[in-house]
Amino acid sequence: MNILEKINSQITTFSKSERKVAEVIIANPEQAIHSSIATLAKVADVSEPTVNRFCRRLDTKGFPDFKLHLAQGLANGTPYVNRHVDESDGPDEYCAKIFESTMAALDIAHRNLDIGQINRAVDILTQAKKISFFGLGASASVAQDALNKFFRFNVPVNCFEDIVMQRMSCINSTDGDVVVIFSHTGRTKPLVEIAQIARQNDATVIGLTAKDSPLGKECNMCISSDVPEDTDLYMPMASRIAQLVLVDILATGFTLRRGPKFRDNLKKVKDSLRPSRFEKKENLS
Amino acid sequence: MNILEKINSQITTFSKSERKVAEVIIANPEQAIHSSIATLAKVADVSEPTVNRFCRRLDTKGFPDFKLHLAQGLANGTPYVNRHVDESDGPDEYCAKIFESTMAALDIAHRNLDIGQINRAVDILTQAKKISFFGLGASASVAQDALNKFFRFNVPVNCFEDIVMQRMSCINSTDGDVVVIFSHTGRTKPLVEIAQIARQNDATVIGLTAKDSPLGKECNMCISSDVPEDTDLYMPMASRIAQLVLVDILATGFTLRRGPKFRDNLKKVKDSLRPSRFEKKENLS
DNA sequence: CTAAAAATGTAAAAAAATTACATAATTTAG
DNA sequence: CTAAATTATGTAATTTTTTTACATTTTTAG
Repeated sequence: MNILEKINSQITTFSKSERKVAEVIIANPEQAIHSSIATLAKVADVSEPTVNRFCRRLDTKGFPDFKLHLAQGLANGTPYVNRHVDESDGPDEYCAKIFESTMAALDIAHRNLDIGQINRAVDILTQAKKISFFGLGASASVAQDALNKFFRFNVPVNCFEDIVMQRMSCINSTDGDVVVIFSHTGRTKPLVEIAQIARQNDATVIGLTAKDSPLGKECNMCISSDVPEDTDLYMPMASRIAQLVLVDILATGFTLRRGPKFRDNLKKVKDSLRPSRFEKKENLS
Repeated sequence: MNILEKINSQITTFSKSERKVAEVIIANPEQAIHSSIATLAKVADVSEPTVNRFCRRLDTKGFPDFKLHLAQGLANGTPYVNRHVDESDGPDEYCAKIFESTMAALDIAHRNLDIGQINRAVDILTQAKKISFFGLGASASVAQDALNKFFRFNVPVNCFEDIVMQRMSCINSTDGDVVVIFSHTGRTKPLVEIAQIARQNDATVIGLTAKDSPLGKECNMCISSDVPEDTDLYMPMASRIAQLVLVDILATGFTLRRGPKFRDNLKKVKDSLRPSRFEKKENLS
């Protein structure tokens, strides 16, 4: 794990002085790796041994070793720390923060992902007679995206934004049908209800939602991204991105399960778009 | 440039002893970053100042600084490479690959992002009388997602998946209207046409698309993510994720521009959902 | 072959990091 | 609420590491 993330995740376990050190480092890791222990101690307003203890607590051999780890973390593209957008941020800053926190969220989602569940979900999907994707609000576009992928697989699929249509569709479902429901919180009442209806009609319900949520409990199986709630601007952000990546994963799993011949089919679907597009210019140089 | 490459490229200019140092480092850079100058000097069979001079010659401040650079170079050696999903991959592998390549794509998008363009786009959006979001295929769900964010801002917004509706909407547009068009390739003919129509009717057209594409050229301004085309499974994957993050960024920019009072409004929108949700259980432990 | 220049090493100085221990702050048990 | 115990933090000394200054050796040019 990136040492910066490690600092962030353990920051609550630190003592007051250690936290000061952590904050200084997080605020400017670039500077930290070019400072001596004395400088850093002064900036953080603590003693040098405190900085040293801080380093040891993070399972490094000492300050120089810590700097090495930090340097590697920084080099790895991005110090994706969950930094929150601030009122005073300029465009540079909020862009960086949004990219970084999105990547951090994906990293968390990856770590928490139960691969066994993915595999089982792929099983279920490949055997489905019909697949329905439902979501509301921000999750509605995730459902639509899922539709855009799975319709290519030559399986009957559908996707409704309208809760009434969703209900009717679920009432009509039968054994062998699969209903995939997207909801970050898992607490949206109408979706919990359609999960119940679908199950009562023998459909298999897969929830891309929080594990212990009301919706999660109604589903036959549940794939959870465990990405923390987006609180920044009262809008879903990283959570729906994580859901989309899960859609990609399910679609990929589906494709691989079907073998190489199936992939040729996908190519055909894609190639069918060509007439509606302008030709790509080849290098004429 | 990676410092290891630099050593390699300059090795001919080194003196005999310096070359010994270089060889020891190249042979085992991992070990080098965990050695003291004394150890390294002994292994290379040279004196300590020679090692120091070697470091300086490579434009570093000294031995510790050199190790920092080396550490970064090593970390950069295994960045998240765009690893492609392979026929024989098990669930562990394809999950990891998809997460990693998505993150790599976001990293690229971030690096290539023209922040000035973002800022100008935010300008335009905050001053819009009406905002329309259009996309087709996978980009349709991106457009829908954008709608889901921007409708909260109390600006007239719309979003159609239907190309005919898109056309009609553009024909009706006037000065002060903003049309945002999503297309990864920028070569989808109908979208290029609606961009033309919109501009002929004095709307401002923002393209989230490739810079030099036919669509890009028709737009008043163009925000490009420069994420490489997804070739894995003939389906759009990372590219649309990058677009969504750009949507987040524009929405965030919009919000920040409007100031703190505006954020209270957003909170209200979010809170309005509460009655439709099951209560979140508080810790009862 | 000799003188100058360059390269390398030795040893001392400086800087940095670490340790041992003392003091202060906080928590816990009574 | 107080006193003991624990934990956290800092001071100062020690050790390690790096750097500098300078001496010696090696190389090169005439």
